[in-house]
Amino acid sequence: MTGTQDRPLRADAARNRARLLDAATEVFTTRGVGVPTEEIARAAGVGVGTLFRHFPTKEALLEAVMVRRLEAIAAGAARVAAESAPAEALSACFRLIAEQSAGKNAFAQALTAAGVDVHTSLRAPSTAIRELLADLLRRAQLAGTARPELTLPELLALLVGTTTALDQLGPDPAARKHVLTVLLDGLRPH
Amino acid sequence: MTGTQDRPLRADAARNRARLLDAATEVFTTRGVGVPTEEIARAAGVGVGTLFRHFPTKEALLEAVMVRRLEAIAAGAARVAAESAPAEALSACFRLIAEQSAGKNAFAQALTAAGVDVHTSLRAPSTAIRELLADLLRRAQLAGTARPELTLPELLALLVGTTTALDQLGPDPAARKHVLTVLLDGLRPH
DNA sequence: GACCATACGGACTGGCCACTCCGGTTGTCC
DNA sequence: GGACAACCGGAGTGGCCAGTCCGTATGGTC
Repeated sequence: MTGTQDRPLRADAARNRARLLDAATEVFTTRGVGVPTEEIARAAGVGVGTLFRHFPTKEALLEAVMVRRLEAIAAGAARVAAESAPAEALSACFRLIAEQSAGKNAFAQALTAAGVDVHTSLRAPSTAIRELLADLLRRAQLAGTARPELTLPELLALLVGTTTALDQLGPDPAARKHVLTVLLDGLRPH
Repeated sequence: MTGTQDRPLRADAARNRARLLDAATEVFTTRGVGVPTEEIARAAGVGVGTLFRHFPTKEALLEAVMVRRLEAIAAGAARVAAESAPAEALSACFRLIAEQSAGKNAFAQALTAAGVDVHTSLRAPSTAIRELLADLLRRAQLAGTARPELTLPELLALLVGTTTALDQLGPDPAARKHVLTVLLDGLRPH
């Protein structure tokens, strides 16, 4: 869909595309989604024309950034899930995803708010995460380490909420740990 | 600061001001902060000129809406705090504030993102809430109903996070209850 | 090293939106 | 009920920003 492998892409083109993606990730996360596209182009050392050739729309750029993020998170979560003891896998993943999503919340909000609901390209990685969590939740509930009444949508909402809470806090590790502890303990039964 | 009581305000002017505030609250909450000012004026049955005479800036309007919200929340929270048993007051307030703030999160984000950090007029009601919560937290910790290591900033972050989580969810009361339970139980010791 | 497709840069355009301005209206006070 | 100030409406203005266009540069291939 993104045309990444239609035809090999010339060397400089590929380089610029990567730079744009990196710059966009950086700028969007630190300064919000409202920044003019020109700023991103400049940060990437590229003209706006180049930006819009690679990403037909600002929204498309946002989407590409999100996809990369989500894929990375999904991969990391899958790895952690595989490595953890079944009873702890949910907690471990929850923690990982919450930490990794720092500052990326605004993206999702901007995307869902400004466009049609989550675009097709986002669907794949996000359902991957969703399915992983659904699985982990089910197992944790069977193992008795998660509240039995909790549903997947609720878990996801809590995840987003946690991200927001962490964003609210500074980088102080103690505070972040406390907040995460509240959430992770809250997920456990009674 | 807002010039509400400098001089008595003519009857129609006062009426329009109130209508604008109501319309803005409604429109901002349901359709986001991005809506053109003209929409708000129309929703209030008023011209844009009138809007900008009462609120010199879109941001000022947003601010006024926030102030009203915060004051209402602060008042409600104070009442609930006074009526509840000391051990339960924190939970009760937490729940109340989280529920009442539904959808209003975006405001605060827009304000802090787009302007200088929280404006002077917001400071009063928001510190009122902050102080109330600080007090309740301290008491709950003494009573052993809140984790002793929790600090005020962490509690506030959790509050914002909870609001986000609730916004994420639909209006389904069961789901909202589950999410709140996770949080409230998480706040308790061990 | 020459040729051509592919890619680049950035001035330019069109639309949107916050905010202004002024001729008309309406409340208020005597 | 008349006179004056306070207030209203909404067309108009300026600035900002996403997205286009075309003359120029550059990588790939023979």
